Amino acid sequence: MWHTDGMAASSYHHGHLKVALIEAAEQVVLEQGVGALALRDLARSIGVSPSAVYRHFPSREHLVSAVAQRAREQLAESLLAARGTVPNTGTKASRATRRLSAIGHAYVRFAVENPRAFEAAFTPCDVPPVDEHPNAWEVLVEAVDEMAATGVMPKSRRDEAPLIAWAGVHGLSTIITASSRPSQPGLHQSTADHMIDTVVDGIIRALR
Amino acid sequence: MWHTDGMAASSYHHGHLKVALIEAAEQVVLEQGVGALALRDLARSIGVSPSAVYRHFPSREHLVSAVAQRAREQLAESLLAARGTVPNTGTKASRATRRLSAIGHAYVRFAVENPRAFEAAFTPCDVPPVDEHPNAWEVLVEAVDEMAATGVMPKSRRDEAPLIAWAGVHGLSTIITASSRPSQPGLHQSTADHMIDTVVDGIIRALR
DNA sequence: TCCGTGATGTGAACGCTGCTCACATTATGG
DNA sequence: CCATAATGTGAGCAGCGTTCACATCACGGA
Repeated sequence: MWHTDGMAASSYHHGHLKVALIEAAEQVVLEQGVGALALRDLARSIGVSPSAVYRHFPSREHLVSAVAQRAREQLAESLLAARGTVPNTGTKASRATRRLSAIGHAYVRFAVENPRAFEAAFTPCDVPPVDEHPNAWEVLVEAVDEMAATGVMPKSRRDEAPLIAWAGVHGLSTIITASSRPSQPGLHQSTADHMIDTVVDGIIRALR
Repeated sequence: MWHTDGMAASSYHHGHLKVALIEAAEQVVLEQGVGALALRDLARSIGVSPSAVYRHFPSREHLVSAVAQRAREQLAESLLAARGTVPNTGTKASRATRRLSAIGHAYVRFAVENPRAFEAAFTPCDVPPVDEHPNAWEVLVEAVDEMAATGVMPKSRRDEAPLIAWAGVHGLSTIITASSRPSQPGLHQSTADHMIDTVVDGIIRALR
């Protein structure tokens, strides 16, 4: 590394351009959406030439991919945080169920509160994603596994349950995010309540 | 109208350019996705100058919007067709439930079989959508209303049920469409089965 | 201490895009 | 039959992503 931490950048070499690019890109995406991300604008705002970007990202899509991964990780962090708030009371089975429910609510809440980030997180991207931590899918699977382990959910549904749960919250989030009318967050909240209750309830009961 | 139906177009005036544009655009979108739709390519393929497009669509987005609306209508038609295949046997309540289930399956099937169309149908668009017939949302609401009318579902859930059902099938479709790995359609089928059963089952039972 | 090397940033350029405008053409209604 | 409005043309603008030859500069070894 040329610049030790906190070192001021020279006028020619920026020094922390890659980080600066991701941060600036993140801001643009959060404010105006992925489609509005333009490399030239970005370079201009940072005060660097357009081609400098290509020293750190082989294409625009790679930069988008980096921002998207960051968004996915933030989503996963939200889920983990929500899981952590579930009080350690009642039976293990009850707690497992409450945890899954909390994760579901956090998923929808993240989408409602950060629609641009949510959009970015699931924007189709040709660039193969690198490993991300934490990973929302894994958080969900863990929660379902916990339910199966406590016996509150039939183990036979262990494989399909995460996908069903994911489909529910992801679908609702997508719909809410897409219909851009800024309706009451309370409405979303109660809809999410019913939806998650319905799905969790459905998952718990073994189908006849 | 200048050209009576079937009239050959003169060399200067195309005659049916608007229709030709939509059809060509639809083909491009279905084969390569909305992002690949370029007005200049489109005009070139039809054999007309780029600016001619603007005599029929004020912007690229309006053309996209037209294609998207067509895709949504095709989705709705699929749902109606599936609803129509449900045999008229058993109780009214049973038929209503089977109809909702059939609609749900058709929704996922449409997305799996026409991923590009599905993507286009729900592509975010600034252009305000004009009335479309048939309308998928209305088809779904009707099916839920029918269930409520037969008493198989508590009327208290009439408002939220369509959104819950929509969220489920839409979420699953989105997930399947996004993860572009061409896994077995049979896998999707069985997942959709379980998911729809779970959600319909959950909707039927009034939450305590 | 100096110097070579490779990492990083520059500026000009290419081909593409959506879009606009003055102009050409032509079908239609009075 | 002609004025008018609808439709298509061609050139051009600004912006985009991307590339390439070249400039600059930090760092490690001699």
